[in-house]
Amino acid sequence: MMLEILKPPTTNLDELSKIQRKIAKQVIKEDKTGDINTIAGCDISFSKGNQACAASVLLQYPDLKELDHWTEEVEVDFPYIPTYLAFRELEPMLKVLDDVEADVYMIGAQGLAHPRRAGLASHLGAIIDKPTLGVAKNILCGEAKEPEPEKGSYTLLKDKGETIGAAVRTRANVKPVYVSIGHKVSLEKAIEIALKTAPKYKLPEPIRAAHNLATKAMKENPDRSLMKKLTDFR
DNA sequence: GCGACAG
DNA sequence: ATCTTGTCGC
Repeated sequence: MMLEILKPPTTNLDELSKIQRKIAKQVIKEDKTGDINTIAGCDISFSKGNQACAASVLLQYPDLKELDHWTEEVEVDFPYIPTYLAFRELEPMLKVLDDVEADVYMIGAQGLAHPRRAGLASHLGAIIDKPTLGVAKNILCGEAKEPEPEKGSYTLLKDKGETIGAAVRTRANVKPVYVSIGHKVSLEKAIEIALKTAPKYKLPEPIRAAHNLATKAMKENPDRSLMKKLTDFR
C-alpha cells in the first residue's frame, strides 16, 4: 500500500492541513463493501502524559461474536489539536490493525464530518485503502437536528449545505452518535452498520469492545514504556 | 474579532 | 481523552 504520510513531517498546521486536503481527494464515498462477514473496531486509551494503549478487535458480523483482538503499548508525542487528531492517533492505530483482515473497519472518530473532510476515519481508510466508517460521540463541525427518540431514527449532519454525516439514535432516549463515511462505505451503509452493531448500548460494539480492551490493557500495565526504555538501554 | 472544537 | 458515587429516569 502507498503510505501517505504516517508521521507528521512537520508541526506546521498549514502544512498538515494541506495533507488533509490531499487525503480528502483520495477518499471514495461510493460503497465498495460486498458481503460483510467481519468487522473490526479500533480505539486508543490514554493515561497520564504520553502513555497510551491502542487496541483493535475483530468481530463476526452481524452476530458480533469476538474472533480476535490485539493491543499495543505506545507513547504518543503529537498533542491533541482539534481537527488534527489523525496526526496523533493514526500511527498507534495502524500498529494494531496491521494483522487485522476485516470486511469493514469502524473508527471512534469522524470520517468526512471534518472541516477539510479528512477526519481520522477517512485518513486511516485512505491509507490502508479499506472500507471504513467513523462513529463519534460528539460533533466536530456541522449541524444536525435532534433525531426522534426511537432507536433507528436519524437526521443528516450538514455543513455549509453539504451532507457530511448523520446523527444516529443507536439507543432509545439516549444521545445519538455521529456517523460518517470513512472510505469506500456509503453513508447509508455506515448508518446501517452502526445500528446493527449496537444491539444493547449506545456505542456500537466494535469501538465499545476496543475501548474496553485498551483501557483494561492500560491499567494492567501502568507505565511499561519507561521500563521498556531501561531494558532497551542495556 | 470571538467562540467552537473528534479524542 | 481522563478523574469518579450516587442517582434520576425509562
